[in-house]
Amino acid sequence: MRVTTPAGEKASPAPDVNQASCPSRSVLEHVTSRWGVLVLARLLEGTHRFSELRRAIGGVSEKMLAQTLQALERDGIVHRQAYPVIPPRVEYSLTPLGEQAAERVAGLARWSEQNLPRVLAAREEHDARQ
Amino acid sequence: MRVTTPAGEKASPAPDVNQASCPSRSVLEHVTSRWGVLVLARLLEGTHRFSELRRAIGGVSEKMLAQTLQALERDGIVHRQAYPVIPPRVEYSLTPLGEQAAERVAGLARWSEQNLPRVLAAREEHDARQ
DNA sequence: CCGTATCCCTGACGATACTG
DNA sequence: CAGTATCGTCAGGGATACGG
Repeated sequence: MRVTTPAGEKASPAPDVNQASCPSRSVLEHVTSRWGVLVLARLLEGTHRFSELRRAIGGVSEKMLAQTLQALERDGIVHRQAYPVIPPRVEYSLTPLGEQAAERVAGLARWSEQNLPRVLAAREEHDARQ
Repeated sequence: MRVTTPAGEKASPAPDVNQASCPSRSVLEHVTSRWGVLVLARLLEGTHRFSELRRAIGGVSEKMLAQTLQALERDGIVHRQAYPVIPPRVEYSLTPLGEQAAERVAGLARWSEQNLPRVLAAREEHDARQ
């Protein structure tokens, strides 16, 4: 899980809360990542299996879905329940912490959709003035 | 502003609201982008000049700050006020639409910070089990 | 079915230099 | 001061193949 590892960050005197080294950034990045948003939205509706998520989201590669789920699981946001059966069955759901995150993220996503017309209008007006 | 332009997206039969082609994604991406979050947080406190933002955020290149501000301006989220003086003076502030976005994004950022200890603990526990 | 491993390419980003 | 232009890098992410 790379995600960040500044390594060679210039030591700045001030305690940089909003700088690149801010660790809460990583959480935000996982939750607002391209597929993270969609996964959380889906899991807000209830438990889902891997391939259910894959189909429901659509357009996500196995690799990215697995990577996204692992990051969210590691962060304690998604719970992974594996059943030792053949064929394998794994179910994903939100932890209590994850529900909080998912609600906020979904709220932001809803806001984006609701205000999309305004944004689109703003873009057109902006582009019209070159 | 590239951001997205699938171009060669496979035409899927279902109306894909959460798919890659979902246009509200672009708005979300602009406001939750690495520098977008920090810019909005800063502008929530009030109007700022370009170099004020640059210093306040820290670690952002001129190129990325300009790019971020342009995307947000085009989306009608940030207002750009240029004064025809020498030396140039440009002030950035939030539009009413931008305030809504900034509040939600800042709320999510605050959540991330407040729950960072929980996330970090979850990570350690997860890593301990390999 | 549920992933992991590998390859590879695009484009996001930083650094630098330059303009009005 | 407030950007634009150009270049080089390298990590994100898709495609594919394979494993338990």
